[in-house]
Amino acid sequence: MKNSAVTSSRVFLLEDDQSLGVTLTERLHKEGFDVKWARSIGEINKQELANTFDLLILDVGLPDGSGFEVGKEIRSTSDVPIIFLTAQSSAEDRLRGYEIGAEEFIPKPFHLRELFLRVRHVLRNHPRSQKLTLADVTVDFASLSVERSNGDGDLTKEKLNAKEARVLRLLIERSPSVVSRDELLDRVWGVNEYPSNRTVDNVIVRLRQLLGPIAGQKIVSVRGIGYQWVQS
Amino acid sequence: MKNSAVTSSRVFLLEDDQSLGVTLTERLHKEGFDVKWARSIGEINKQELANTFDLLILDVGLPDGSGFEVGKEIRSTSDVPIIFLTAQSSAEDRLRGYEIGAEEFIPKPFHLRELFLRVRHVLRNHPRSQKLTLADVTVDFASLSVERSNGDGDLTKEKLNAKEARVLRLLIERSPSVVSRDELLDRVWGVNEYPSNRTVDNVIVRLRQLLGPIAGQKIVSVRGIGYQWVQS
DNA sequence: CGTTAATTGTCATGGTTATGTCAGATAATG
DNA sequence: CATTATCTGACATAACCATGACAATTAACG
Repeated sequence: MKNSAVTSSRVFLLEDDQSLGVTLTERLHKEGFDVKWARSIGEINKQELANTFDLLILDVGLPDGSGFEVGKEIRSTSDVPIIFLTAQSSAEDRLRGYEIGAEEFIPKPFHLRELFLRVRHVLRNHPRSQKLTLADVTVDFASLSVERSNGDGDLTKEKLNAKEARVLRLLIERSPSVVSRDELLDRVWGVNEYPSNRTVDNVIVRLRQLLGPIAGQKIVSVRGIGYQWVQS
Repeated sequence: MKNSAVTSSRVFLLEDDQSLGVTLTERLHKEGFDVKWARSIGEINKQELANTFDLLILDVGLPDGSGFEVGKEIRSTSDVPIIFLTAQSSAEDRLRGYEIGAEEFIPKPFHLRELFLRVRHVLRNHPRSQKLTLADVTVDFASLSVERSNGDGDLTKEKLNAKEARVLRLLIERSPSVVSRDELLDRVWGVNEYPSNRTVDNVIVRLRQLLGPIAGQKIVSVRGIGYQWVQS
């Protein structure tokens, strides 16, 4: 299938039906998404939902409550896009969903393909916060560019390539954890690629150059383990 | 109303039901849209639909044919956003609508408020530019023409074909984001079309030629990802 | 504190792969 | 049938990025 993001989007799925949950999780994963699945409201951490996912897919009818309530609560603190799944779909239900601020509303039963089309539609129109500003540099992941005010006040603008962008993003997302070389290789290069061990360093070198002497120091190497993005 | 652009958005409505047609026309007008209403397929001018509206709302069940067919035809030459209205809404119907490239699919009966929420949602995410002027060229998307002052002062006028126009428009709308080849293929060629890899490039080549040496440079390729329209 | 081994930093280089470009084939259009 | 639009395949070009050599740094140990 057609899909090529800079880094995989994180999708959260709240669905009590075991069979549908398994299927969706598997298929979304295959489509290149990073999926987390919960079966009930009790399991979820709303703080996490609001802040660490690019898309929430919420079933409305759950054993321990309504997905609408979850969505409403999330929406009060975050504008992460939400897709509701629902067994009924009266005009009232849909309106309620949209008024909560859902991006999409998909009645069951649906074809998987419909869901995927909508997921991509949503993510395409709702890019994640794509900018990082820090000291004298701004990284824009949407345009893959780095702007930096160069010592004597002039602005330089350079382009990140795809791998550099993915490495940087992964480091920032994982921060403050240390990201191992192996994980970088798996996530950025792919699980079946085994380039030499200097390869990762080279990307790091270039990133440090791009970010400049100040922000560049935020990428620190952790000997024997990997690299880490340190919050100032 | 949020959508207070310099000129109001032009909305086309295809709906055979007299009462619903009157209501929608009135209410959309009240919301600040410039509405044109047709009652049957026979009445419409597809060329006009494709290029001069910001949004099409098409009823699927019509006395003289299917709104799906109209949408499909339009979609082959334009990516104007489409909302389908339909009495039935099986999973198959919705999938069909989305595969045609519809932005939204609203089953009857619906609350007016639902429709308005969706209309605004679509227009917010899908701004349409009718003209582009830049350096020595002017692109008019309504007439699909490109005018350029040729080095020694004479004006050349050439025509864009439909695909060229759609690609250009998509790049500009998404700017400064990079638009992936996959998205271009999905949006311009269709979700079930997989032409060869060089196909997209060819359109880009031609666009660069049409736009000339100055404006042509605004289309930059981002290796491994896609293309990007760079501002200034 | 100094020596050594291991890890990481840096850079030039060339092979590899994606893209640019064009001519001709094919399909759509009228 | 003529004309235009669109796709395909071949080749040229350019960007990328993996590699390996070597320098710099760190950790460990005596």
